[in-house]
Amino acid sequence: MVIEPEPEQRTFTEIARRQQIVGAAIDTIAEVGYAQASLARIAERIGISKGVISYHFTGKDDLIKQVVVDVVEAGRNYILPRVSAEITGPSTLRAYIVSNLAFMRDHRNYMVAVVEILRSGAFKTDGGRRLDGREVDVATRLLQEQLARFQAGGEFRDDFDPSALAVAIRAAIDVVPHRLVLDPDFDIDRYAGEIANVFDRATRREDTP
Amino acid sequence: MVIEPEPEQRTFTEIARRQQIVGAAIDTIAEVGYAQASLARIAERIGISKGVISYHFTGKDDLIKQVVVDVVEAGRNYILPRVSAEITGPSTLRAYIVSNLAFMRDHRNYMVAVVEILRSGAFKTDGGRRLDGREVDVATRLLQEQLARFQAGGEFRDDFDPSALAVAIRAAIDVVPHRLVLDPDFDIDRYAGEIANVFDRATRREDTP
DNA sequence: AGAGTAGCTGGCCGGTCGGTCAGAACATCG
DNA sequence: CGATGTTCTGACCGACCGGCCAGCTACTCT
Repeated sequence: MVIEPEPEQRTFTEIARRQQIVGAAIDTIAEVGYAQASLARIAERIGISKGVISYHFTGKDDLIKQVVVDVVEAGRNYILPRVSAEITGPSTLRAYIVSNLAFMRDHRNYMVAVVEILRSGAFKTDGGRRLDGREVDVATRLLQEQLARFQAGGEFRDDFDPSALAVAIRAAIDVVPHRLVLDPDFDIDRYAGEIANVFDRATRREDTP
Repeated sequence: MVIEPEPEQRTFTEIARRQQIVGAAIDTIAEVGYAQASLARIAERIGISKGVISYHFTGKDDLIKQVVVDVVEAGRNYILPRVSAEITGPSTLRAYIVSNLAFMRDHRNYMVAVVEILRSGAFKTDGGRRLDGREVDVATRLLQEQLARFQAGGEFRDDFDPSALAVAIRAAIDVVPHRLVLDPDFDIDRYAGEIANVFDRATRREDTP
């Protein structure tokens, strides 16, 4: 386990540059896809030499990891309080779906970039091995556990499989960046409402209409 | 529009070679991902020089197109009769979901490869331009039309958006190849049943339990 | 002024890619 | 045995990749 350098050791300039580069990486990946997002292209976008990226990051892996970390943190900061504010199972589930998609609506490039990265299999751990299995899919696992908890508490019907439902809900959410690429006029808010209804009907007990 | 050469002009050897190469491409893409599936690697799998691929196909684009065409045709041949055999809206929807996933279960590499290709944006038309918009998503559009038809016919509830539901259903289906990569023990049949229930509950009229 | 440091440039390296090509290998027929 | 057409090999090409580094610039400190 390598210890990260103290944040205090980072120059003001360096912090700004790193953020600028991460932003350029996000926009470039979102625009041309991960496969075509070379260091040269990312550097070109902000008018710097690609050597600068090597100077501020240990390599492309390091840059990509920072992109994912930044986006995931921003997403969690947005979604978590909105979900936690709800109390009942159905309202929590709806808040989860709606806030996930609202974040995507307001940060399209963020999500497109991260989805591009994750599906390209380019995201690696510190050790260099590729993330796989349950590691990548923390979001699906957490959702599954939440569903199971509410189900055990009697707030949801008891004849669905939380695992399968979690996969389907995440799939319905994660497909949106791709859908945005296919159809720039895709109405996220409308979709969010419809999907929330779908999974609400699928989980709601018959005696709680 | 370029006319394909007559099939009769293809040697017996050539037909066999082309199929062998397409098969090797499918397995290679499914195994190492599209980005790492170079012509050299595909050729190596069947112990030939990569020049052979250039000899039988005009280029990598041509080979990839053939892969997609072959798999889509196989999938349609499997799914279409099973869906057409059903009569009511709910049973048709269930047959659609179950047969889609059954085909994936029996042809994992086929589906993994095609999903890899489509999401990598490498699939091109004859004209060379990338497929986008509604072109790629024929499957989603057809499903949407089918849903709308049954909805108009009163077999489904009338307060859901066929467009949004079609996107969600296709997402729940198309995520499976990726899920298989994450978890080799993923139970497709169980998932198929659960998802069919989810979307059945989301579309079924209250007065038809 | 001189020394030191952070930040950056631009060219170079080894490697992989898709694609090309001269010619070998092979089967078939006169 | 040639002659001919098909199939294949292996070397090679130019392009692009991530990474590397000598050296330039600009700023700070003594």
